[in-house]
Formats: sequence, C-alpha cells, structure tokens
Amino acid sequence: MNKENLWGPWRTFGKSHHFSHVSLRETLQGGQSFDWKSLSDYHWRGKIGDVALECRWEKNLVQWRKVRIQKLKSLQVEKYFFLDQGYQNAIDELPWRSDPVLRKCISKLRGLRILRQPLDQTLFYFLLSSAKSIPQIQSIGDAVCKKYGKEIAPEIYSFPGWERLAQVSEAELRSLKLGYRAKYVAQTARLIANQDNGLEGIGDLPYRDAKKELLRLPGVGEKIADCVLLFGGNFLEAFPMDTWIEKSLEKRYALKGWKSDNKIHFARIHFGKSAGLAQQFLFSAERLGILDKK
DNA sequence: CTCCAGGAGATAT
DNA sequence: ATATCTCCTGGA
Repeated sequence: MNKENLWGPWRTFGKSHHFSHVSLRETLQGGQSFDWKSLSDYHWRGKIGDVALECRWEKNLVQWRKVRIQKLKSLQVEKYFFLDQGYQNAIDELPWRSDPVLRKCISKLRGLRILRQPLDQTLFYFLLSSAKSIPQIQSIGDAVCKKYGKEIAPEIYSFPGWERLAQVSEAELRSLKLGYRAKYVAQTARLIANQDNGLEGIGDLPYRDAKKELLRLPGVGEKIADCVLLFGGNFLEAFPMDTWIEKSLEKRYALKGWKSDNKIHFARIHFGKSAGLAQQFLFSAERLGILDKK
C-alpha cells in the first residue's frame, strides 16, 4: 500500500454535532461499533463499509478524513454519524423532562449517538458478541476481516461480506478463535447466501417484521436481533436487553424482581419510540459510572 | 485451579 | 412458560 499521500484532507463536522470528547469516544468505542481503533485518545481509525476513515477530536471540533482513492461523500459520513436533524428530534421525543435519570445521562453525555452502520456487518459482529467483552469481539472480528477481507488502510480490513463467509468452513472459523460462535457465523452465512436478496430489504420492513427475519438466523436471539436493528438498521425503537441494562433498570427505575419481558415492556412505554437511543445513554452512563456521582 | 463474561439453543419440567 | 445446562475462549 502506498503510504505517501494516502489520506485526503481533514474535513470538519458542522457546529451542531454537539459531541464532547467523551461522547465521541463512547460513540466510536462504547460497544455499538467494533470498527474503530484508537491511535491516541483523540484520534481513531476505522471504516464505513469498504472505505477507511480517520476521525479526531481537535479543540472542540470533530474532523474526519478518508483514504484519498476511496469513494465516500460527506453526506454519507453525516448519515453514518447521525448528524442530521433527526438526532435532535429523537432526543426531544425522549421523556427527559420528567425523568431525572435520563436527563442526567443526556446532559453528561451530550452528543452521544447511535451510528448508522451497515446491517450486514453489524450482524456479523454481534453474532460474535455473546459472552465476550468489547476488546475480545473486536479481536476475533478483526481476525476474520483480516483473513477474508481487504486491507483498506494500515491495520484496517473490510468486512468480507456474507457471500464470502459462506465459503468458509466452521473449522476454519474455529481456528480463528470464534469458539462456538463459529457455527453461528458459518450457518448464518450459508443461509443468507442462499436467500434471493440476501439481507436486502430488512431495513425497509416494519420493526417487528425485520426482527422476525433476523430471528430466523442461527445464533440470533432477542438481544442480538435488537442490537443489529438498532446499530445497523436505524430502528431507534429496538431496545437490546443485556445484563447491564437489566441491572440498570432495576437500580434506577426500581424494577427489582420484575421479569425481563416486563422490563422491556416498561422501557417501551416509558422511553417511547426512541427507546433504543435512551438505552444507549443509560448503557454508556452505567459503563462510565457517571450516574452515582453528583 | 475455578469462575464467569454485554447470549443462544436444547432439554426438562 | 420458565429454569438449567452447555457451548469456546480468555482474563480475573
């Protein structure tokens, strides 16, 4: 790879991004995406689809640049980072006016976003996520991308796609340390490759139908389906219920003793149609331990 | 050494 | 319906 002149010029997000350093870092590396690696605490390298990108925090500005010869429009970057008015609208729909817990999360993590990632790749990473920590998911995901994808920038490999993964054996995936998840990936890949239009169209279905489609795939249960829909399908109503959020709801909303199904029901009613965005604020706030401080 | 992670699927009640 | 066990791997 030609290292000279690899990166194009830095471009700057509009003023209304509202990110803080913390909320930007949390957006990129807080567990919704596994594409971003830090070069420093203020500088990340990652990808959007098959295009390699860098992103940095520079004196309250957020800047990005891409590999010069790769194609990506500013508009696509803005869409990926949810920079449009839809973000503020979604925040406005949350019940922060009457919910002090949520108000605190939003205030402390101003600018935190749900990324609009490609659905196929999001499904892949979350199939790997069960009983794994963020660094582990990133590590085994990267191993697969490195072996079957393209190197689109130094140390950045593209997601090879389900068609390609359909040609890989479970044993080979196991050799990449996927463990029992290897079977999920291998079987899901074959199923998708044999479908007429692959995963296309899922993003256009109503939430319930899209979820039903994903639940047909081996290794995809309630939690992972909602992660894929929220982080890779632009379904802000999807509410992934992991053990962290479950504990958080018990503690912050006095739901101790409630069954999981009832907790989800509470979340949908209470947080409304952008419940997934609320989930992300809660999740990050718990992760960073900023709810117990004043 | 044992335990258990940001889960899903199979099996048994 | 709900409870329990197992599945790989790596880190505490």
